[in-house]
Amino acid sequence: MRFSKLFGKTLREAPADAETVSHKLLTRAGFIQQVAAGIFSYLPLGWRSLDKIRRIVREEMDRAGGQEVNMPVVQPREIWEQSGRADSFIPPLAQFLDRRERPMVLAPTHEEVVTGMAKAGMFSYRDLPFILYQIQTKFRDEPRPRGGLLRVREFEMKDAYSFDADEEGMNLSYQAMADGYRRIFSRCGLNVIMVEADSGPIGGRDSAEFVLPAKSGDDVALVCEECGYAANAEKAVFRKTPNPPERQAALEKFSTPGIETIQDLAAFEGVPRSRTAKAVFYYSSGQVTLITIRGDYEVNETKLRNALGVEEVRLATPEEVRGTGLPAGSASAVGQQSVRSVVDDSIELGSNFLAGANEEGFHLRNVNFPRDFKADVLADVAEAGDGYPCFRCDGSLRARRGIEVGHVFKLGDVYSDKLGAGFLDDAGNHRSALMGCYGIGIGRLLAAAVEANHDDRGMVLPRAIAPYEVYLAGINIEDDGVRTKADELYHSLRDSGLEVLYDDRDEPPGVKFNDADLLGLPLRAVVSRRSLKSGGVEIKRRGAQSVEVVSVDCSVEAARQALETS
RNA sequence: CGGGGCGUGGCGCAGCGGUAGCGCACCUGCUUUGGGAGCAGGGGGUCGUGGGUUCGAUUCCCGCCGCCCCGACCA
Repeated sequence: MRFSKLFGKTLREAPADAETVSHKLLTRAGFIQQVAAGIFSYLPLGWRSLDKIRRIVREEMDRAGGQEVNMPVVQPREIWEQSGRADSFIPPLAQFLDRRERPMVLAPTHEEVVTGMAKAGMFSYRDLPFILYQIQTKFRDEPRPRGGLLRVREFEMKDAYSFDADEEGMNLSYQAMADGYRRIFSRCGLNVIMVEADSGPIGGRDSAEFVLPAKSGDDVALVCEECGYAANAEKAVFRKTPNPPERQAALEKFSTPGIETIQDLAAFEGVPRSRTAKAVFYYSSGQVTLITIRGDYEVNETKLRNALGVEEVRLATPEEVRGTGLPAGSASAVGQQSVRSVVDDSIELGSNFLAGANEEGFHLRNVNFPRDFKADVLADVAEAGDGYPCFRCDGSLRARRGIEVGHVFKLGDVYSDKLGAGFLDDAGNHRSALMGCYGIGIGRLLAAAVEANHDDRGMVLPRAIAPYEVYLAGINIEDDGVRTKADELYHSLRDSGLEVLYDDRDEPPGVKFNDADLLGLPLRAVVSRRSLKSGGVEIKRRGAQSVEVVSVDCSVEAARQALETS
C-alpha cells in the first residue's frame, strides 16, 4: 500500500476526550473514528489489524475443534422471553418493533439463538460433542462506555458454544477452549493471566477470565505469587485471620453518644476494627437483609448475591433501613427476628465483639455468634483486598488491575433445559446438553494489545496483528534515483510476500519517521540519499535503538530475517 | 443512575456583550529535505440546541442534547 493513497490521516494531537493510551494512539494513527459514545468506525489500518486478530482467533478456534457459523444480530424478543432473560439482562436489551409491530431485540450475546441452532442438529448422543463459534457484532447499551475501544456498546465478539453429552465432555471442551485462548492471546503479543471469575448474568457454574495486566483496565484480579491462585475481585477468597481466643463474656450495654461508624466505635473503645461486628443493610427482591461482617472486612456484593441466590442486590436506602425499625448507626442482628440475617463467616473467627445495641446512642460489648444472634445464611461474603492472606498457602494476595480480554464459562444445562436442547442417551433417556460458552472481544483485544505494546512515540505492534509488516520510507523521494530504488524495493518486498506500507509521500523526513513510530509497524526500512551512499537500505526494528544498513540486493532477505526475530 | 468537567473550522485551543481568531491539517506557487521545514497567497465556522434578557448574545440567564472523567454497574 502506498501511503499517498491510504485513506485516513495521522494526527499530531489526540482528541481532547481521549484519555487512555490506546484510545489516543489508535485515533492519532488513523485506526478508528468515534461515531457516538462507545460506538466506533474502523478505518483501513484499524480494520486490517482487526482482521489479523480475527484470523488468529479463527485458526485457534478451528484447531480446538470449533466450527464457524453466523447468527443474526436482530432477533425476536420471544426467544429471550423463553430463556427468561428478556427483562433481566443487564444492561437492558435494546429493542424495537418491526413493521408488523413484532418486538425485536439487538443481541447482546447469542446463547438463545445458538441453543436453537443446536437443537436442529442434535438428536442422539452420537451427535455430540460439537463446538459452534462465530465472530459477530453485539450490542450492549452500557451505562458507561469508556477508554475508547476498551468498553464500547457495539462491538465484534468471537463467541463460541460447546455442547456435550456429559460432565466429563463439557470439562474437556472447556479445557480445549481455555487452551485455545491462551494461544490466541500469546500470538497477539499479550501476556494474560487466567483468573477464576463469577459467572454473572450469563449464568452457569465455573468461569474464568483472561486478564491483561494494565493500569487502564477496570477489572481487578487478586493474584497469589506464591501458589499462583488468581481470581477476580468478585470471586476471590482469602484466609481470614482469627482474633485471639477469648472466653465468651456476658453481654453488656454501654453508652456511645454520637458514635455511628465502625471506625469511631473501634477508636472509642481503643480496639482494632476486627473486634467489631459491622451491620450493613442490603435490599434485594422486596426485602431488606442485614449483613453482619467483622469490622475489618467489606461486603462483596457478588458473593452476597450468590449467598442469597438472587440476581440483584443493592445497598438499602435510608428509608428502607428506617422501615426495619433499627437505628442505622447502632444496629445489629442481636435479638432480631424480623429481618433476614446474613452472617459472614469472619464472625466465627472471634468472640466478644462490639456491636450495635439497636438503641440510638448505645452499643453492646461481648456479642457472640451464634449465642446472641441467628443467621439465616452463614457464608463468605467478604471482599478480598490487596495484601490479604492467600487461603491456599502462606503467601498473600496482590491486587492487579487489568483488562478482561476473554471469558470462558461452563454453563451446564441452564439454557439447554429452558430452551429444550436435548438428546437421547444410549439408554434412550432424554437429556439436556451440557453447554459451555466462550467470548473474546475483538476490538478490545486490539486496544489491549496497544495498551501493552507502546512507547512514548507510538504503538509497538506485534507482527501478528500489525496492519502491515514493513514501513518503507522513501526519504528525499523527489530525487529520481531514490524514488527508483525505493519503488524497486517496494515491489521486491511485496513480491516476497511481505505486507508493506510504502511512504512515498512528498513529506519531510521528520514527518515520515514520526508516522513510522506512531503506527508502530514491526519493521522500518529507509531508502534515502544518505542510505544509498552508505551502502543501501536502513533497516530498523520498531523499538530497537540500532539501525542496520544492508545492500539493496540483500534487503529483502534482511527484512525477512529481522521480522522473524522480532 | 449519583458527582465533576467540557461543547467555537477536520484536530488542538483563544476570545466572553458590538455577529469570530491562532497553531496544526487542507489548496496554489516558490524554496527546503535525516526527527512533525520556510515565505507568500488562499478555502473552510448559522460559535451544540431551544428559549429568555438586551438596541444588539459566541459572550449573561434558564432548559434540553451531546461527549469525557470518577463512582455505581458491567464482557
